[in-house]
Amino acid sequence: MQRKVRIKDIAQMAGVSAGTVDRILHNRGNVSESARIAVEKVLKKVNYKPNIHISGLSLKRKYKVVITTPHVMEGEYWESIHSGIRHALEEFENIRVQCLIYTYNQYDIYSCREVHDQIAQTDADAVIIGATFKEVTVRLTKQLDEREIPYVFVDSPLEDTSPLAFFTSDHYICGYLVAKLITSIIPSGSDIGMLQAVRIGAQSANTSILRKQGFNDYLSEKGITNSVRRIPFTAMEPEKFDQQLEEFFQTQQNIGGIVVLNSRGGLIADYFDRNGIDDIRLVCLDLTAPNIRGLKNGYIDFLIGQEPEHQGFLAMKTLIEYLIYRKPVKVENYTQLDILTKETIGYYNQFNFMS
Amino acid sequence: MQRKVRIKDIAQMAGVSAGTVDRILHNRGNVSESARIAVEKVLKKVNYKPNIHISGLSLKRKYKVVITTPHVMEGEYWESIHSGIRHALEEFENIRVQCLIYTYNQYDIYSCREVHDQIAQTDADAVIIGATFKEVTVRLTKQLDEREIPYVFVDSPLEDTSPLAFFTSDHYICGYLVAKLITSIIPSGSDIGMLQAVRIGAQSANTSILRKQGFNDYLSEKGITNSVRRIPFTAMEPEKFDQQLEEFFQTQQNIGGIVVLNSRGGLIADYFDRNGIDDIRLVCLDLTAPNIRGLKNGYIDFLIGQEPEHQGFLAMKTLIEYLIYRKPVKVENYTQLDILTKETIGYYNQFNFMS
DNA sequence: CTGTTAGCGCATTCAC
DNA sequence: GTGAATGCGCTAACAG
Repeated sequence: MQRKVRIKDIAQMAGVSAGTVDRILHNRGNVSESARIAVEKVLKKVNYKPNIHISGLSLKRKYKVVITTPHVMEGEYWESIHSGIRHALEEFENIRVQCLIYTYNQYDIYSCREVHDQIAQTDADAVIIGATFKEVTVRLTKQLDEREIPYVFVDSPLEDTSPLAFFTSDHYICGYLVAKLITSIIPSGSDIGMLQAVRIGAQSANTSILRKQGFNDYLSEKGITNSVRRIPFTAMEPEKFDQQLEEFFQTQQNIGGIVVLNSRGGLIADYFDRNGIDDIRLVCLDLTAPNIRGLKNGYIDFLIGQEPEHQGFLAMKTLIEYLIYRKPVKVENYTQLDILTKETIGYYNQFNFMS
Repeated sequence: MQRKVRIKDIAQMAGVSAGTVDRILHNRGNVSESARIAVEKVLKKVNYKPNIHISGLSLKRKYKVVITTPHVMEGEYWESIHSGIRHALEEFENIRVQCLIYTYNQYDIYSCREVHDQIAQTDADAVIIGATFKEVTVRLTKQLDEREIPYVFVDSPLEDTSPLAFFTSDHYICGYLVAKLITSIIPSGSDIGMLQAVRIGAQSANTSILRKQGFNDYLSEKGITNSVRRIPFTAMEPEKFDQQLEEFFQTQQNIGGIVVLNSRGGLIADYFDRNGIDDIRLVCLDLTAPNIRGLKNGYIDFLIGQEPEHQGFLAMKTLIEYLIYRKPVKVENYTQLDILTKETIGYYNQFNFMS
């Protein structure tokens, strides 16, 4: 392993001073053509990687990063993404980045549009987007494109946009996996219940559609014939849910397992808990507080984690490194799908990717 | 979020100079009682965390860390631990730590003893131990204890020792989980095969014993009556294995699934592949190259990962932070048990805990 | 015993 | 256009 190459080394090799190398590295102009050529030749030869922690020491520039996601509720999905972002900021404590957080009501398209309009006004250096409403978000990205502000997606990518990168799990495979798991643990011939969120005044999120496709594809690929029964769930009126579930189970007597392709599975686990139901298998998504409780109590059999903290962490880390030294960016980034059970949840560390 | 507190700030608050604070922080002596008290009072109040990347810049001291594990084979278990250690060193590129690596033959107790004797001679600042032979390792730790050289364990802890910390997965739960998984996917009433490594001239590793216990406990707790059939495997003569397997399947006609409580499951997957066997379920441990292949090809149904890279990474990171600024150490550290399937292995990133 | 200071690698700024 | 000088937080060596 060869000794690390520093700016000073490059300067020496190219026969110029350190200041000149720095100007070239940062495209700051005021450099003669001959110097540029000499330095670039050296840069091709050696693999220079600035030490970002130290560069931050002397860096005066402040970066402004805007973050927009649905409102953050404690113990729920989006909190993890924000948490990962915060951790990235801690890792780069020397870099001065100012975060502006704009959250919106994920069930209210007007709220989202309003917030996005504000963002379009700011002079951000970069934007992290957790998208819910397709058209509204596309509109935002168009405005950002025009002003050449880079943006990245967390949670899910969005078609017809040109982000710097996106950080997501493979939602299709997620649904596929859920199908595989539930069918491997329910009695053959029993029915499968599926919780389906009803969104008001907007198309349902793209993530759910992909998961649903993956789920159905697994069943048809494997020639599995258990029927799937919809369980309605009105996200805006959670208090109605108990009644909806009761009705469901009255009409459906052959349910062997239930899957939830959004993060609300804990509601069913809680219902099972209150009603002493322990003969129905349950596969859910996301490590929300209620889901973790349901898993620990034994009502949820498998819980799939999408590593949202990791998505947030990587998004911010990628942006910082890109902003500071134009580190080349990998566009498509898929996080792991964690399969958790009652036995393993105790060892799950949201920040296993850090300290 | 308040501004980060620096040494200079502490010095000012305590009415002394930065040099004095530094001396106190590093227990370097030459400090009056009154100064010490004043500074320690300030330290209690503020939450000082040195910036290790910068401290490394000016740190002249070189740390010598000895690493001892079984020989490292490409694509096998111990390589991951070493890989994690290397990654920690990259993260702390500014700290000058010299690694001395001593590996031994994990099937030869004399080789291990010989290597450990060499280690006992070195003037290491700390030691990372991947233990195989209990008595030999205990002997080493006694010598280290005497010379007050701190040591940490990776892969598994060891009784009757006093390490600074250990980094392991919960092997008991691992076995328990394997039992849960295999019994949930095999036909009821079928038998379970279990690969059992035969070690020459030494007690079998403690990890296997714990896993075995967990496995058996699950079966008895749940009142599961499938019988378990041993498959012998002579680690020193792998070429015999095909024949051993053939004999096994000739005498056993009712095998519904096989579990492997060590990392050699890939051997069975390969055997299945060569012989076109696809009606026997397989649950294995560790992300070795053969195991990953078996999972991708569909011969292994569930693969459990113990995150050895993470163990190595944390071990080195913990040591560095302890050596440099006596960062308080958490003694018991359990890594996650990853449940991987054909669908999720593609997204598994050994270094999901880092960049 | 204690305060002061050089220097680590880097980005920036100010004379030339 | 360019090199030299400065300062970031920290350690270590030195002068008091």
